[in-house]
Amino acid sequence: MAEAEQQRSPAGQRVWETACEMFYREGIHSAGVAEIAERSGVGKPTIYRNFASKDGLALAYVNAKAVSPRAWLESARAACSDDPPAQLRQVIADIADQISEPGFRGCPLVNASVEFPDRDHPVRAAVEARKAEYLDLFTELVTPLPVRDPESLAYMLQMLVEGASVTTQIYSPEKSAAALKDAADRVIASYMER
Amino acid sequence: MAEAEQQRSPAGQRVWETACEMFYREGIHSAGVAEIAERSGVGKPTIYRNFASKDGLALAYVNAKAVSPRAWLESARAACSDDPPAQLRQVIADIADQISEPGFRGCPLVNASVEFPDRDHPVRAAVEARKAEYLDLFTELVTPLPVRDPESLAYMLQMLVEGASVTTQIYSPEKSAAALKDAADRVIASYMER
DNA sequence: ATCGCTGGGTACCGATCGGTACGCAGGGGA
DNA sequence: TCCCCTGCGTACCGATCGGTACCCAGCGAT
Repeated sequence: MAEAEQQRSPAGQRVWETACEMFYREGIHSAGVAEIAERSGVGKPTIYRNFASKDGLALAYVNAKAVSPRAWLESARAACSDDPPAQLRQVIADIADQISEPGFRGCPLVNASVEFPDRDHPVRAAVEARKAEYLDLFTELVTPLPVRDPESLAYMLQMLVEGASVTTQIYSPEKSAAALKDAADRVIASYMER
Repeated sequence: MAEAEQQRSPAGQRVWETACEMFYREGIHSAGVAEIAERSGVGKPTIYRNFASKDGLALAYVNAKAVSPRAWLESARAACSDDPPAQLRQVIADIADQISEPGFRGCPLVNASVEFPDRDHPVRAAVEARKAEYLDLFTELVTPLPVRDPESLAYMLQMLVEGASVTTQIYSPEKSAAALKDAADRVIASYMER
C-alpha cells in the first residue's frame, strides 16, 4: 500500500489525499472534481496544475494503491525467515486483517477495473499491470514450497484473496477473513500432500 | 439468470434488452439514457413510461440478472439425482463454463455494488438480497454432504466463485475456470475427510 | 517603491447528464 | 365523419460534469 510519492505543492498534496479517500469511498466516477477541490480547500485549477486530468488523477490513485510486492515479501521473510509456509500464511493473515478493517470497500484496483470496462483505457491497463505484480508476489511465496505446480497454487490463492475481498462487502467481513485463512490452509495442505 | 418478466410495451421490451446489455458491457453509470433510447430506436420518454427512473431501470436489471437459485438447484438435482457431491460439482462446473464465455465481464451484481457504494441505495440493497439467495443455494447444496460445518464450506465456495469471477476479468478466463474447479474439489475433499 | 514571477482562486465555458412538457399520428366507437 | 384516447417522438429543461481563461496576492531582487 506504499504510495509512489512525487513532488507536489502543499495544496496539491491535500488534493491527492482527498482524492484518494473519495475515490475509494465513493468510486472514481462518482467523485466530482469540484467536490474534491472543495473538500481539499482549494480551487479546481489547483487540481489541474498538479494532475493532467481527472483520468490522470485516477491513474495516480490506482498506481499508488497497488500493493508493493517487494516490500511485502521482504517483511514476510523478515517475520518468518527460513519458513516458507509460515511466510505464506503470514501474508494471507495480513490480508485477512486488512479486509476486516472498518471502511474496507474492496480492492481499489478491482473496483477501478469495474468502473473502467474499456481494456484500452490507461487506468484499466494500470490495474492489470499492478495486479500482475500481485500474482507474482504469490508465485514467489509459493515457489519455495515442495509442491508440484506452484503457479496453479499461486493463482488459486490470488483467487481466494479476491473472493474474500468481494464477499467482505456483500456478506460479512468476519466470515470472509476467517474463510480466507481456512480455505488457504486447506488448499495449501492439499497441494503439499500431492 | 431467469429474468423476472413483467408486462411491457414492445418498445419498452426493446429498451429493456438494450439497457441490460449496455449496463453489463459499459457499466450502469456509463450507460446514458439517451444512448439507451437511441440504440433501442425509441425516444427517451418511452423509457420513462416503462420505468420510473434510471435507478428503477437499474434496479430491474439487478433483480433480473440475479441467479434463480431454486431453478438451478432443481436442474442440478435432476442431472445428478441422489448424488449430492456430484450436484455440487455440477453447479461449480456450470459456473466455470459461464465465466469462460467470451464477453464475460464479472458478476453483474458485484459490478453494480461497486458502482453503488451507498448501502442505503435500493440497487445496493437489491444486490445484497439477491446475493444472500446465492449463498443459500450453496448452503442447500452442501447440507446433504457429510461434513461438520456445512455453512463454512458453503461460504468458502461462494468466495471461490466470486474470486474466479473477478480474476477472470483481470487475468485469464481459462486459468480462472480451471482453478475454480480445482480449488473447489480440494476444499470439498478437505471438508469431507475431517 | 517597483518590477516580474510564482501559485493561488473566481467565474465561466461547452458538453452531457437525467428527466419532462407538449404535440402529433393512428385506431376503435358512435 | 367526428371524437377521444392511447402511445409515441421532438425539443427542451435545469443541474452538473470536466476543464479553462483570467485575475490577483505575495514574494525576492533591483
